[in-house]
Amino acid sequence: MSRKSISFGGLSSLVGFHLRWASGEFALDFRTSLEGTGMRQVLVGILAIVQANPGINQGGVGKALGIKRANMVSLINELVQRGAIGRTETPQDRRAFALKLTEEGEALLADCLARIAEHEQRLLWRLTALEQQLLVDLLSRIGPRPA
Amino acid sequence: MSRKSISFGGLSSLVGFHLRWASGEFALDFRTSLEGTGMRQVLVGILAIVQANPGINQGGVGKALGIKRANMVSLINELVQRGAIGRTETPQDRRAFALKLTEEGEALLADCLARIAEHEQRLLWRLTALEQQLLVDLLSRIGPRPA
DNA sequence: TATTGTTATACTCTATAACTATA
DNA sequence: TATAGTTATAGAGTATAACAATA
Repeated sequence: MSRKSISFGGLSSLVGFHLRWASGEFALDFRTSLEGTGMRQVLVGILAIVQANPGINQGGVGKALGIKRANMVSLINELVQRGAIGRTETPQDRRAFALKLTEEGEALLADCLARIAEHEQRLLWRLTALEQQLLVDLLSRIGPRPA
Repeated sequence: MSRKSISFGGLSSLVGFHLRWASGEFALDFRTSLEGTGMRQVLVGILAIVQANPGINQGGVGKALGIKRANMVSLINELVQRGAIGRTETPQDRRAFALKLTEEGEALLADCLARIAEHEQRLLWRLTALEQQLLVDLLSRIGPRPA
């Protein structure tokens, strides 16, 4: 029982503060919505990128999602060992592997995306479909001025 | 030199994906904008909460920012040792400490907030003031249905 | 009994540097 | 010489459990 609610001071006018908070809420609910699948935000991201770009290599996936090469290794291994991603050597560049989803990976991604759709609407129920679209538009326009 | 740009597949329609990405952009630029001050997002958050609620205790700050009691200890210690926060015993509850900003802490927070204002406009230059306000409004309406 | 601050600890994420094999 | 994948490692951030002092 708190006697008076606390104030957020200068934080409440900062876009970054609200962004950080909303992102945290999403991450939290995302976790519980994928509970039991053994999947995490990054792993779903990787599956989606590989599905949309079959034959892509690790570096390409990491570049798209902002993950360092070194950190991609265990993530891809995790998905390969799980049978969600297939890794085949390519004759053009024998350093790299061509990645693609297995049937199991396709099914897994579909299951995740269905859960995620529910999860998103659970958090966005106060926004109309138009407002949700507007939010995506505003968010996608965030970023520093190109040099 | 990539021959064709990659696709984000099912991710591009997910609010959570754009949220995560935008939040990451903010976190990154935040860091560089506070470079040299030795401050981080959490520490600025704590200073702002203490300033707006003088006399608050560690638990209260943590509750406001979603930080566990155990993790507050070293954070508060860091700010006290730095001379930004004063910790005084209170007669009402001898378990807790009343926190408030020192003069040095006020100056530090002011400096950080000035840098943060620049940082925000650097990332939000594509949005009008009205759109920035709209974004905050949309973000603050995110969250699960109350039970 | 419940709460405040605390210690210890573990797990995830992220970042860097250095190695190998190919290009 | 540059790039793809890899290893090892270190630093944040975050989570739990348990304890002392106080309420």
